[in-house]
Amino acid sequence: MPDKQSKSEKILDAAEALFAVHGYDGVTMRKIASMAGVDVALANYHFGRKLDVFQRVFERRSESLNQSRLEALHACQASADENGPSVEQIIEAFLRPLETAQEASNDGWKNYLALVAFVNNSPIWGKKMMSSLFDDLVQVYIVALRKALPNATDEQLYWCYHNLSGALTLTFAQTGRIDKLSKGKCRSDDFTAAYGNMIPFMSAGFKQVCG
Amino acid sequence: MPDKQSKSEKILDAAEALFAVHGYDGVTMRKIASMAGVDVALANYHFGRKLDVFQRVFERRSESLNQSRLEALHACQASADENGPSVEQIIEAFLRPLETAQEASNDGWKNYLALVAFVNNSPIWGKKMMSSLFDDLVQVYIVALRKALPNATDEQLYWCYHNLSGALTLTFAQTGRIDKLSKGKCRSDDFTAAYGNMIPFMSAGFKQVCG
DNA sequence: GTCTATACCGTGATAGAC
DNA sequence: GTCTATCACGGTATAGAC
Repeated sequence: MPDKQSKSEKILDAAEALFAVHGYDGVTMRKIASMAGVDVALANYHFGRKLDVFQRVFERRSESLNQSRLEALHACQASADENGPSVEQIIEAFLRPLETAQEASNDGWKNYLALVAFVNNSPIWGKKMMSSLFDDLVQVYIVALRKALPNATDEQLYWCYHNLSGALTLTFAQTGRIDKLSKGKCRSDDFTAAYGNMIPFMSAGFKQVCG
Repeated sequence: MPDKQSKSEKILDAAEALFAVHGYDGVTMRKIASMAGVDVALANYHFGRKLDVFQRVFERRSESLNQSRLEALHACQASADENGPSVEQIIEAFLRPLETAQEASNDGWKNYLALVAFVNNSPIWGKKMMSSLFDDLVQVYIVALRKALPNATDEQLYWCYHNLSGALTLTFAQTGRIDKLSKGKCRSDDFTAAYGNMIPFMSAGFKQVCG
């Protein structure tokens, strides 16, 4: 085969790119197949219905992502004293693997995270799909944050996480709005700036509300 | 006519509710018409194409919303000393009119703001539609924040606003995810808690990054 | 097992008749 | 204002090639 990629991987990559931009209903099996350079029926053969393709794409990168975020947390916990890592260190561990993923030269991770933005903000998909793949990881981080913020109530921690999640997924979405609003001073694809501001911003927010 | 509402208002209300949940592509003119209890062609007759219906719905409430947010800013500026209002006061003026709208007994505003969440996070619609209706208002608030945070660079102000915007629109989306994540301790529709935490959280974030 | 071609049948947007 | 026809598109099943 001339390409390294198998056809079924091409189908998932195409689906990922299209779902990221157009959401579930804005994509057709025919467009996915066309972008992947394969016949319409092949996606169906490999992955079943359109809904199965969607879920398969959403799940494909989640394990490796959760893995690296868990490792980042363990690393900062290992180097901390008996009080555990600071809020900043925890937030940084939570966010840096995402910055790294978005900065990869390949567009796959960028597309995937834009899809996460779509799912997270969807009244249809948000609750079910985000929870099933990411809640376990988030709970581990909440435990770490509770230790760093001993006066916090659970309610405060979850609402603070909600704020972080919204800001983060808007960053994933890469809409270009900040480019326009700032008249070019900021760019949606400037991840260094996005995360460089997000980490101190979110840390201060958690400490203010939960302090 | 038995109902107070005109048919064309019913069409816009139905479209608003459906677009809020399903996004642009997840909604059909037939479903809008069916929910409004009118014939398919009537929506077309009143508002033109589906795209026009979408834009019409998005614009319908924007002016009154911008108006009340502008008034809230002017009110807190009027009661401030010559240094102008604090960051907290500005953020509060920006957010409280939204809380009030979401708390209205009628679902119209809730649906509208969920639609804003969809648009804000969409790579397709976000840049163009959010900018055309809301950037003028945001710039007025940025000016006020710049005065309250004289050491801030423009880049910092815009990235902080980006964080606020993401958290806010996730709150609009009403996905129910926080209900599940918190095992019922927090609820997506508990606006008092959402804004009560958001205002100090965001104020601290702005001050940390721009201080 | 992998893949293509094609067919089926429902649904959708929209224009034009009334 | 309303009803209906048109015509394109979409999900998916099937037949069979390689």
